[in-house]
Amino acid sequence: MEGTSSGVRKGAWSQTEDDLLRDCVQLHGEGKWHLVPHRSGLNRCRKSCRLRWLNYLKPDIKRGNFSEDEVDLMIRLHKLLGNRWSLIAGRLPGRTSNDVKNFWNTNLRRKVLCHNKVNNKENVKESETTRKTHQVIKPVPRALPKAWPLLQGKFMSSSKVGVGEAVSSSGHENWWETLLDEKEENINNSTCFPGGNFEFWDEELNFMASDFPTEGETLSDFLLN
DNA sequence: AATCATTGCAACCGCTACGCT
DNA sequence: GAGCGTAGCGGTTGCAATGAT
Repeated sequence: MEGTSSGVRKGAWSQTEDDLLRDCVQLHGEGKWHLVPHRSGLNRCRKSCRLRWLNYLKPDIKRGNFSEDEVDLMIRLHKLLGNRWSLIAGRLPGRTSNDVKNFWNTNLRRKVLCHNKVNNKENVKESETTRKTHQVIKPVPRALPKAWPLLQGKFMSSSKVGVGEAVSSSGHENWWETLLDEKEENINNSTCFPGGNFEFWDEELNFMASDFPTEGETLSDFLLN
């Protein structure tokens, strides 16, 4: 995996490289990634440096299994935001977008696909009888306006503001509390994956399959649901 | 014990968004 | 408004670890 074609080192990071990058960021702060390779003396591209810091070296990164409430929140946020991994990760303290993406792709996507297949089979008979009277509306990720506060990190957790607590006065205060209310019983049981309660996922995924907004509903309708 | 298949995760690549001139 | 450079994101790949045969 390693390579130095074009003079830039690739592949897995060594302990020495990690130390150099950590020292550099601690000295100069995050940002100005194009200067980091020069400042640190690393023979890496700026992208590689940034990614290594964000996904691995950053001090507040939480490693290990996702707890049940983290998975719960992830599923709901994914339903709401689609594959906006950075936004989802921003609401899971200590988790990186790469972590969230990997977890979704390895653990949840397969289950979602599986459930969709099962649901499709179960729905075949029903659809044959209801096709004439029901319009089929496919679940699609919401395309949200960039100006929407949720996409601008205004609901981010911080030391002064509680997790998910709204900073703006847009009327979506404490949006995430209601996001979790529906399955509160699952939150109280916060065993860790893997080896945890997988029935919880099944419930969540069934919930997902049935809870996409229908045509004509607004986003606020969906949130209130 | 050896081989093959699967899984999980770190890292890379290509693209878009954004800010500056 | 156009052009350029940088930052950031999501999709994809590569590979080590693990499990199955």
